[in-house]
Amino acid sequence: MRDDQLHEIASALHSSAIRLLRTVRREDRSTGISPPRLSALSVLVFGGPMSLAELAAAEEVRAPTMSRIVEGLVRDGLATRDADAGDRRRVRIAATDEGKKRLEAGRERRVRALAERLRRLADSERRALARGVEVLERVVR
Amino acid sequence: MRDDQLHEIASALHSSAIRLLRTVRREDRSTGISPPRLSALSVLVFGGPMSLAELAAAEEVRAPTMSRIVEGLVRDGLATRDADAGDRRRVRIAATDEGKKRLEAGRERRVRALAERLRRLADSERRALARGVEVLERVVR
DNA sequence: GAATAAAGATTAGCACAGCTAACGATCGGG
DNA sequence: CCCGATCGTTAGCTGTGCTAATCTTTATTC
Repeated sequence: MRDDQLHEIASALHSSAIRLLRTVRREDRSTGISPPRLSALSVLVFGGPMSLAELAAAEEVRAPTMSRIVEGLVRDGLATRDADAGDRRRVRIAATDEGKKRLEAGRERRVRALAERLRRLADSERRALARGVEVLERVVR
Repeated sequence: MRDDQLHEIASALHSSAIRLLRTVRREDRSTGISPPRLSALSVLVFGGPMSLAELAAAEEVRAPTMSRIVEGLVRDGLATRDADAGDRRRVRIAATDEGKKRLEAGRERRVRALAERLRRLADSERRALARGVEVLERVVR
């Protein structure tokens, strides 16, 4: 396969990913949680409890930024922030049950909105998409 | 195809899209343009000149928010803002050549970073991905 | 083991991005 | 000609991003 063909696939994939996330993001309004908080909460729910530095690295923001995002999550009862047992410099941040519930509900709405669009596809198209997604998962891993 | 399979594809696609954009977004730092400005500039470059309301709708933000994003773009020489000839309430916002140049360069870096990852794939995987992307393009259109 | 370095988190203070409410200017229909 | 609607900006709030500085705690070094 030629280089320009690879570039073309990458370009189409890029544009589609932007459109896709723009579409599903509309579902997030009903969670009542801001995008940065929702994203950080997602990392906590799927990655388990972690320190501030780890959470900041996962979200690719600086520590002070994450410190205040966590402050908001804690204030809204979506996460807890406790001193680490072993290293008292560190902080252990974890999603609360309420946080997990709200995140899962929002994510479910996103995925359902997306699945709804996939219903329009013919069976052969669904299979082609499914195989493409399998490949994509390895690409972005 | 069963509903839960559709849901599974949607879920994997959703996660992959998030990871994909998180990856390519790292390339944007070198543009020296903030994410909201870069995104608005992209709409101007690919959609051509438009009014503030149109640009705000495209970006799914309110008019006052877009007003200040445009202010920043104009200040940095990336866009122009002129009175509409026919309707003097309206404003015609357009990307400058400099704006086009900077946006294209950034987008090119994004796509190249993505294409680089696709190089690792076997030819059959590339073809499967290409077909999946074709389907995806229709899904998000 | 005391002094010093390094690491983790927060605070302070800045620019910018998101919102609603309120405003001024312009346009269109009666 | 005026009255309502439309377009954009301004004002003022909260929140998000940054760097620099600070504080506490842990690790290193002699």
